[in-house]
Amino acid sequence: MAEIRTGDTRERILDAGERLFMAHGYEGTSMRQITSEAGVNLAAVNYHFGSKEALMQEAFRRRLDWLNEERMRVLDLMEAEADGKPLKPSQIVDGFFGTLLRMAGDEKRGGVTFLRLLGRTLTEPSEFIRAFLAHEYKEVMDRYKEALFRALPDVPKAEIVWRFHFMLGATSYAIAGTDALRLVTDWQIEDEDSTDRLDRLVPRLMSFLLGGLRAPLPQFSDTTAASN
Amino acid sequence: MAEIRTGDTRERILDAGERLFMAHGYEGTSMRQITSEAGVNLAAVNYHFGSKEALMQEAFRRRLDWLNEERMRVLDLMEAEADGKPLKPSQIVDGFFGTLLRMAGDEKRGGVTFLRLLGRTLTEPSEFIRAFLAHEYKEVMDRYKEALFRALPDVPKAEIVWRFHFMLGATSYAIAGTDALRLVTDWQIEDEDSTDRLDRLVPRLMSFLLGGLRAPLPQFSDTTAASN
DNA sequence: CTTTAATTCATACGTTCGTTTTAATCATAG
DNA sequence: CTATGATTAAAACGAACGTATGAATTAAAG
Repeated sequence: MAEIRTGDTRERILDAGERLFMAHGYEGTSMRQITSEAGVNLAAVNYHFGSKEALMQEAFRRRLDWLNEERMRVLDLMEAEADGKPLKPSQIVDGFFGTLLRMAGDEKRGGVTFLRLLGRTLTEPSEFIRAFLAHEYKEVMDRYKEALFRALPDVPKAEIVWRFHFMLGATSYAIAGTDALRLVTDWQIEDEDSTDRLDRLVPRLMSFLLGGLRAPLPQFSDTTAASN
Repeated sequence: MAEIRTGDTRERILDAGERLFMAHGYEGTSMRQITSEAGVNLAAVNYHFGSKEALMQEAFRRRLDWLNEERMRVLDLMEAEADGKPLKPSQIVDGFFGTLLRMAGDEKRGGVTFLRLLGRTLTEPSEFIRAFLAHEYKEVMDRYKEALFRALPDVPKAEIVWRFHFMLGATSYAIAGTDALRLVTDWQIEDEDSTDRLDRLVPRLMSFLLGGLRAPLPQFSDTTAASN
């Protein structure tokens, strides 16, 4: 005893929760759905995690910890190679968003299921989720933000922050909507099967993000200019 | 009798529902919260709308009907002036996304509250919401999609559809996140008060969207090319 | 006025929610 | 073996949910 007994009940619950939260949202998923799908007793969630909220947080933590460490690792590597010189915007965008998207192909890291969950949850109204994600994301966000400031010294910082914002939104949608938004818009991408789709999504999204990031600066109608 | 008695109870419920659905999501908002905030009896929602789902749909319809009619009107006008020639991409983007964003300044049309609700709901997991929005959006989507095809004849249609997709995501986030994503990312836009923020958001987002829309086409690693 | 339909109200229904409790089962150490 | 702690299981808890009912109230018509 006293050893960390990593029974598979925990993992089964996390897997079921991840998939159901992705499909129906946090409020729309009940503990009975989760435990039923996981094939475990109802009380198991509270025993292993303490509460439904704690389960949601743990479901994110086991994926985000790896993702953000990987993002840090990639950034460290690129900056070491750059030897003090600013990175290229394309490198930074790929380090942040490319690393995320490549998770989708790694079933061991949650695959597309987690990515869709993340995409949807970034607009999730629940207070505790937003607060949790803010804490989890703060460190890596600041690092990449700084890298972008150095890479684009002529672009006002406020503008860069906004465009990072926009890039997050486009990426979130691209992920969450791989089959959700198609329902909303009733679009159909012809000539592509589902295996192709993800491989092609990455370069498509990267082109779009970089185009937006490097777009000409906006002209405001009034006279006040944004500071740098 | 027999006249359409447009009492203010209906409107009070719609206003309260719009705000609460925006703040806490559909599943996270109860009928008791809504009726309490509206200052009406609990049974009033089922009397006036029939069900909670029907209330949600009506809350969207009263805003989306105007928005999509306005989008159609603007597109008709531009195409009439173009006299058969293709529109400029910037015109099309402004007609679709600019019209949406300008709603935020019109309190009579729901203002920022509705825009945030819409932004969040586009990723809402609930099936009936997505199905409803798909129906409401289909017509205007197809029109703008066609306009973009004509404006960008050299860009593969599949690419345009994806980029429309990305633009929707960026816009949705920009709206929903005007104070929600700031919590997630812990970013602070200095040097701007809240009245400025919205006025400047429009040109900022437009620059980004157009930069992404007109970005160089992605290079796929395999040989198969997307059709036109 | 009276009549009639529309609306509001208080209240209750049956269900489902997240959580807790208590007992049963399992695994391991001595 | 017995003893001990970890895990699973069945059952119940009170609270909150969306909805339905029937009476009270309001407003307009004749």
